[in-house]
Amino acid sequence: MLKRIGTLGPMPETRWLDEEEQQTWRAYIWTNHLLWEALERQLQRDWGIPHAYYIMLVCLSESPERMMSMTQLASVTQFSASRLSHAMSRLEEKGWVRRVKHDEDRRTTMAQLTDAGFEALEKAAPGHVEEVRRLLFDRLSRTQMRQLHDVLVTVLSALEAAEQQDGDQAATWLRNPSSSG
Amino acid sequence: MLKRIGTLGPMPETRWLDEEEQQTWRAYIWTNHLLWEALERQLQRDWGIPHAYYIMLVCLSESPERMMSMTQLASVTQFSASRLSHAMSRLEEKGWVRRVKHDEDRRTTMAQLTDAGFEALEKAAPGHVEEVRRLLFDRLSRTQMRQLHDVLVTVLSALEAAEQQDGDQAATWLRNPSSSG
DNA sequence: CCGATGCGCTTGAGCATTCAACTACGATCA
DNA sequence: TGATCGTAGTTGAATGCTCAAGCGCATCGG
Repeated sequence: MLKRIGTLGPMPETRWLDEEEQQTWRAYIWTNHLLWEALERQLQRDWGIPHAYYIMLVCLSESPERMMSMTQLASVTQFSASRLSHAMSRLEEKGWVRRVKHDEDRRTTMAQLTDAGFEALEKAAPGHVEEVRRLLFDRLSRTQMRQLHDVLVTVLSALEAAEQQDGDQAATWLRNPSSSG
Repeated sequence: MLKRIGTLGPMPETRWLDEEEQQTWRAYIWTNHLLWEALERQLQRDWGIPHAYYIMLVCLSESPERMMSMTQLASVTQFSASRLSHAMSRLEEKGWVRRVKHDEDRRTTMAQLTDAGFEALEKAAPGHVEEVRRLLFDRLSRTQMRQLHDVLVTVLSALEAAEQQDGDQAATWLRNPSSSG
């Protein structure tokens, strides 16, 4: 009967994955691995950047004046501040991006896509999209694609909620340090 | 009318992603990013290893005598020989794995899970599985999970075929060097 | 039996990322 | 005004990965 309360116990029995879940999980890992490697390789080979950098360029290109603060960019890409800073330095060396100090709040740095960066992105996009299409969408029927979309959105909203909650917990812990005083 | 022949032309028009595809793709990137980060962080925090190393340990644990040649392991994990070699060195330092020279073919090295490695894996597995369940399977109905599984298998088989084909092309190019002689 | 070719694996350099400081600026409140 | 705290971003060390080169063993053709 104790098993009934499951995760409430101090050392609950592990809820192992059943056969179907196991297969799904391994298919997920494997698919993701192959798909991601292929995309990374293509971008690295043709344009000398990892996919993460491509995302940064896309985000900037879609922003007014092709410009965002580092913090905003970190937020939309979900990268750490440090990762972003290092990445910006690399992209700056390539001349695809520049840092501009904000006038009013002199702490914030604006990341801006240069003209050269925009052109590079325009040239890189077709090959990348073609690869995504070839490896993923060309293989799926519309129905399958919509199923995938719905599943992803379901998982995603849960993940975002979980992250939000983690954030709240951290904030709560900061606001209410009852354990230390 | 020329647009009709699409990819047959030398510089075909880019087949951009339509709205639904775009949304699906971004949901995919985003979901994957959050899910993967969470898993990596959990394994790194609790056990000091990346997910890739966990996979290696699992593969070894499921193999007879908890042992495979480096090449076999590289094949089932789909890691490069180099990546595997570096990873083995790290896991060796932790005492979770050992290298054993093969007697008959002295080129091949056998990778073996040590008892300590097996114990570590046994301890790490519940937390990892719990995380996978919490972040993914707990959010999905059986129907959704099966849809996801089917979509993944579809994409996966295509990816494997593509890779096979790339391999064949390379092999063909090697076997039939008509361009150089 | 020996030279050429191929296989299995390792190595080292270079890049991306993380984590933990750290700097510099801004806001708040006494 | 100035101490304190929070915010924005950078830096450097450590780790993991890729790519290219290399080393030793096996195999095959003469």
